[in-house]
Amino acid sequence: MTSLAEENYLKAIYKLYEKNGAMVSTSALAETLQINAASVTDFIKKMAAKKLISYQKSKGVSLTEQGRLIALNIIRKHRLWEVWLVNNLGFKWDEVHEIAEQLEHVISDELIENLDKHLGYPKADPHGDLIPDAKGRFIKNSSKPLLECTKGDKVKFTGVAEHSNSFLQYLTKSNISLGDEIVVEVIEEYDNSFQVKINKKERKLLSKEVVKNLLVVVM
Amino acid sequence: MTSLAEENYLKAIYKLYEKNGAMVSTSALAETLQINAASVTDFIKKMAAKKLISYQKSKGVSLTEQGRLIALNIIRKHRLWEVWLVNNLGFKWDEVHEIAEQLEHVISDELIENLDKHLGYPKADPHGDLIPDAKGRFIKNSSKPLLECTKGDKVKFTGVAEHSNSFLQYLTKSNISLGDEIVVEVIEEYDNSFQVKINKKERKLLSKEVVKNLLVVVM
DNA sequence: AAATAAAATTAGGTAAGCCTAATTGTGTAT
DNA sequence: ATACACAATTAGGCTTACCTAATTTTATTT
Repeated sequence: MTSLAEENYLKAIYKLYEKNGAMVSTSALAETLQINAASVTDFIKKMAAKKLISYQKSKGVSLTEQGRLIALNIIRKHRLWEVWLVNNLGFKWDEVHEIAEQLEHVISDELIENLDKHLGYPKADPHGDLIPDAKGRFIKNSSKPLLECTKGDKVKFTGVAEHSNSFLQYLTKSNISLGDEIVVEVIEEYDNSFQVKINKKERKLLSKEVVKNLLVVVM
Repeated sequence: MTSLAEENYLKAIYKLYEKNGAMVSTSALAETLQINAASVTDFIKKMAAKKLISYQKSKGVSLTEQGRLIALNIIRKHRLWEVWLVNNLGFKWDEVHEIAEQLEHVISDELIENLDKHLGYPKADPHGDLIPDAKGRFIKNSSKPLLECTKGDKVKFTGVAEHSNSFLQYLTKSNISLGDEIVVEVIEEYDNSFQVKINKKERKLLSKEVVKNLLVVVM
């Protein structure tokens, strides 16, 4: 059995590894988990003994296959619960993270399979993050930051690369939602801001910071 | 904040107090929580210091008003989750207890209010147990054990007085469900078994053990 | 290569929530 | 009133998951 703490460490290691593509450092883990670095060193030694991670002293950690599967399972649960919270309980996409952080630790495979079925086997959560299947497999899509598009591109908004409440609320306020069609009309060379047309109607100016964090697929 | 352990103690004390109508003994608590009596003594002292319970050494404990409200809130959450698991996720009434035991500890008032709304403000869980409102108030009904009925009574099956899986599964197997109409046709004096007619169709013989645990309201 | 800064580890400690073994209290039968 | 049985408590200990302070390792600058 994996404890609550172990699950949180595994999830954090998975995410940091995805983000940086390298061994995860003690300090990075300490920072994300808001736990003292000395405590982290302590804990990862125990996790390594349990073969959940591989640990090279002073060099960092990475997930074993077993640890990776557990991490993906937690992520799967988190994202399914987020779908439920938004689609069925009426929460906004910036309100669900904390609640899903609790729900993700509920243990019952049958519950999760029934939930998945109940939700119609969603492929992504309310922020466009892909939901792995029960065996930890993703059905990858070809999304990329809007920043990488060029003038004239017609794309679909499929996810966010930044999950802060302030960014999510900015998008809500700006009336930009998952699934929207975006056409790139002008790219301002000077500051990399984009002038776009949303759903063939509204014309909007988006800063570099914003287009960097909007994930889209070319239509 | 109340810890997981405290919530479980409060719930157990509430239920034992309801059942026996008296101060709850250390040994009764130890038995229901499957925790050593010495640990219970230890823990209830700390809970008393926090004013969650009142504790008289060697005499037992009872809930303070604060403790009672927390206990009722946990029970409310447990029962709402059970309704959801049965009505929306397709679980059977004998499959939901363990999962609800985990879900009941998720903290978010907004979640529970949204869930309650989503479920249509149910008054009872899948076993007929009443669901207290957010302020810990019950809307009592007038149910009693079928055993207390007399020949000719026409009643509605509204709940169970015993929650064991074996009893629930016996009822399922016997095709007896919450909401069924039951007419008492014959009471066998010798062994207190009841001959009943269910939903104006099926005739059934129910042992004393069973009629003791079927809760009904007279129609 | 030496000095310094930053990161990681070690050592020792704490609180929560449990345990066993020993002791004390309480209630019932003689 | 005394003895016995059982319930409750006390005392001392353990594990998990954290902490701070001190030390060591690694990386960076001069």
